Amino acid sequence: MSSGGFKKQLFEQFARVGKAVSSAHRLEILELLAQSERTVEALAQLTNLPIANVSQHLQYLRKASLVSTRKAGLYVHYSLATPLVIELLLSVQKIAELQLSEVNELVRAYLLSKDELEPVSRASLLERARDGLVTVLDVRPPEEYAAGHVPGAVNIPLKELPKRLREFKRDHEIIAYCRGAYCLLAFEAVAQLRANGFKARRLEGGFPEWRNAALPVSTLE
Amino acid sequence: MSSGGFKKQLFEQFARVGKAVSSAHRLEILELLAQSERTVEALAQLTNLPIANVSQHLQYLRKASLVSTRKAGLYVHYSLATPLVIELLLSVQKIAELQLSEVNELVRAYLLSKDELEPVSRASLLERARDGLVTVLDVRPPEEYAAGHVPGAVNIPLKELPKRLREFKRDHEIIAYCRGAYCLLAFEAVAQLRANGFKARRLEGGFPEWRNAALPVSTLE
DNA sequence: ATACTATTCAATGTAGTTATTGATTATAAG
DNA sequence: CTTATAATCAATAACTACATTGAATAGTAT
Repeated sequence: MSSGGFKKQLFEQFARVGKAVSSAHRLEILELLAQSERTVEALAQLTNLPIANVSQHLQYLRKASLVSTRKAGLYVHYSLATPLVIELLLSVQKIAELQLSEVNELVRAYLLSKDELEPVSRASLLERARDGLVTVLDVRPPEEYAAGHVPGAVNIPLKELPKRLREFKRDHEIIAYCRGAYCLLAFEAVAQLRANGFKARRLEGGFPEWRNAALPVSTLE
Repeated sequence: MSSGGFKKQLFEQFARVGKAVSSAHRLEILELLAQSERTVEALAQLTNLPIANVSQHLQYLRKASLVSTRKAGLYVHYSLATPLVIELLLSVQKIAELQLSEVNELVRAYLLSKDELEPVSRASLLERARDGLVTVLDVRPPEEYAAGHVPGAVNIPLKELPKRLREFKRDHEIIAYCRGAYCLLAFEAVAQLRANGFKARRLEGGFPEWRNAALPVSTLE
């Protein structure tokens, strides 16, 4: 087979992308970047990692072309190079979710540790939204919301949540969702809302799962 | 944030899946398993790797739950644990393809080294298939063919190609496709067909790209 | 039992990756 | 020009993964 060397080089290039998602810290960084553009310093704070270390990981990701940079003044803003990276992350998470029993145990343990955090099923959300009894909250970045969201959902990215608590009705239960079953944004949002005295729960799964279930989807424009 | 430890463990699980696709050899093994179930020995031969080494990689993949085993007599047959793995591989390849200029250079260099191997565009395939002038060849495993294929395509997995050459009409050009732009099955098929005196070329991209372009798809049952 | 074969296991040296530290570069402001 | 700050680079030590080798296990056939 004459394609031997070609094949080898090709797989080595693929492996470069694979290596990018082979470290827990890099995955956490990618997850944060999937939420919004961020500076090195911000990422270091959010991950509790030394700045130099984060910078090093970002170089690694940039070499594999998963992230790109924009320099503004002193700050270097990193963001995902392409939405395909979100696809890749979801793919990794779906396999982990489906296959690794440990993940399910982890999630169960986490959920049980916080009472009343069992997710709301898609069917019951639909039913209760029809009656106007709940507020549906989409905590993803605006671009993703614009590309498709649960009809009637309000979009408040996690970052802005603390400032915008007054927008919620006290008598409504708030049901939050984000990018997938293991996208931690919704977990956080629910925790914050509950800390502020609201009734809040997560939706079962996230938007990709909602779309997959062939349920109605709204877009902007 | 109380979810610190939970988060860390979760990302470590995800990284396990990431690590599985972070080595060129493992990616090659996964690619072969995506074609069909195979024994350790067969994989060692196809990859030109020592058996013990392949076995070790397979253990690694099994721990990350990307592959599963079936023991029959002396042989252990490995296969993909879930079709999600194919999604993951395609995701990795799409990012590599889109982002890493080296991949494009590699492919171009490879293609130019074999004359007339420029791929056939989807549009021109549709046109020529309508006139009945070409044979469309799907070289993927039967399960994937059954789940969806280009209308009118015949399914001959690469393995069986040598035995079934007489099924092709000599006066037709044969257009082969497989799982994606970098799925090497179609490259191989075209090379084999040309070596046997047929006119053969690859389709641009593979089946996922075809489906994505909203072109007609047939299924079995 | 014995021989045989496919696979896995265990041990080793090598290579690559990770986190850490401190020095360096690049930009902005006084 | 000096100072302060964000980010990167360079060097190191600890760790982890990799390929290789030879031994061990498990199943089959005689």
